Amino acid sequence: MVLSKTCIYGIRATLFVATQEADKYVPINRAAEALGISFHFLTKILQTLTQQNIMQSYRGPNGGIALAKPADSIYLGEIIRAIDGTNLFSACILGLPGCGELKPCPLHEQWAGIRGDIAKMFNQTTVSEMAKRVRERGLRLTDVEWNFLTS
Amino acid sequence: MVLSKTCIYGIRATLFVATQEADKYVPINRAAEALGISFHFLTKILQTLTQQNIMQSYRGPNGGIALAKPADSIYLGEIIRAIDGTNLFSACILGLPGCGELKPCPLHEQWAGIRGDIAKMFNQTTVSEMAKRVRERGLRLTDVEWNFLTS
DNA sequence: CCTATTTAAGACAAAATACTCTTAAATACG
DNA sequence: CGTATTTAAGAGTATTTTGTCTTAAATAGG
Repeated sequence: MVLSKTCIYGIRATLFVATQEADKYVPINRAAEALGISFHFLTKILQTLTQQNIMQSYRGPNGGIALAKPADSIYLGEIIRAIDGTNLFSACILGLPGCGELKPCPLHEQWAGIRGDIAKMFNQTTVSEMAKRVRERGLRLTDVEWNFLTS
Repeated sequence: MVLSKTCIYGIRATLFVATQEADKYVPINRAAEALGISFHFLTKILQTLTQQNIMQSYRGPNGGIALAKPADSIYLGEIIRAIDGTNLFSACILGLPGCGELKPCPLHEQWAGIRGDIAKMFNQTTVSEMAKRVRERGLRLTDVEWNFLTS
């Protein structure tokens, strides 16, 4: 698995919030329901994102979570780094510590290229762009057939 | 993690065997020592590869494991499929089942490209090529500083 | 001030992955 | 035939990841 489940849920939730009204907090239970993720688990994941200043939360009635900054300034890479760390963007495909130009593994050059493309994809794609695609093309963010967009 | 640890060990062990005399069985304990992997764990991993016809084993004195076919006809992709399955080459980056041209996720197109490159890399690189790089350039297959090549 | 709503925090549980150990089976060789 | 060497198989353990639950804290609104 390229991204952990936790990370995938974090991305899906961030995108969900980005598709909702920007001036309101989204209660976590609404996000959890819409995405088909356990409320408590999602709460924990979002706590991480809140601590990392990607999301912002507010307690009490009308509270919930919201993006901590404009959607076009949040890159998917940030979310991944916040949850899974930087391994995906730096680690050796054969798991060898210290693998790099100086002490390469036998796949280093090929993998470094692809790894760079992966980093590029995530570090150049914003939450805003993704949310736009979801809204405009009706793209899915959930495992289930129906979608919060169509309901 | 892109490849599971089990899979990484399987690849490293296969490459190690490929760097050894081709007409002899390599005892698993020698491979385990050279690679710094637990003997019993490696035995299990190699059992899988033997069952999948990638490796071949022989019991008793002078026994061990060997490649089941010529090194230039074993692709890294086979090893990965035998151990980790086909997910890496087919699954959605956001974990959405059924993601594809028809029912894409918002990252589908970009990821499909990169996923294709990953598949290409693994499905076109042979064990023979890799072993050659290891031998000729003295490249590492282990976590540790010293190498079976240099000892 | 009281109650309902909501996140925060952390303990707990389950499942998956990684790793270990024991016993059995095959084979070579004296 | 007996013993040493080696893989096979599967039970067992440890660690990590995933997921659940309980209690506390904050806030809105009557």
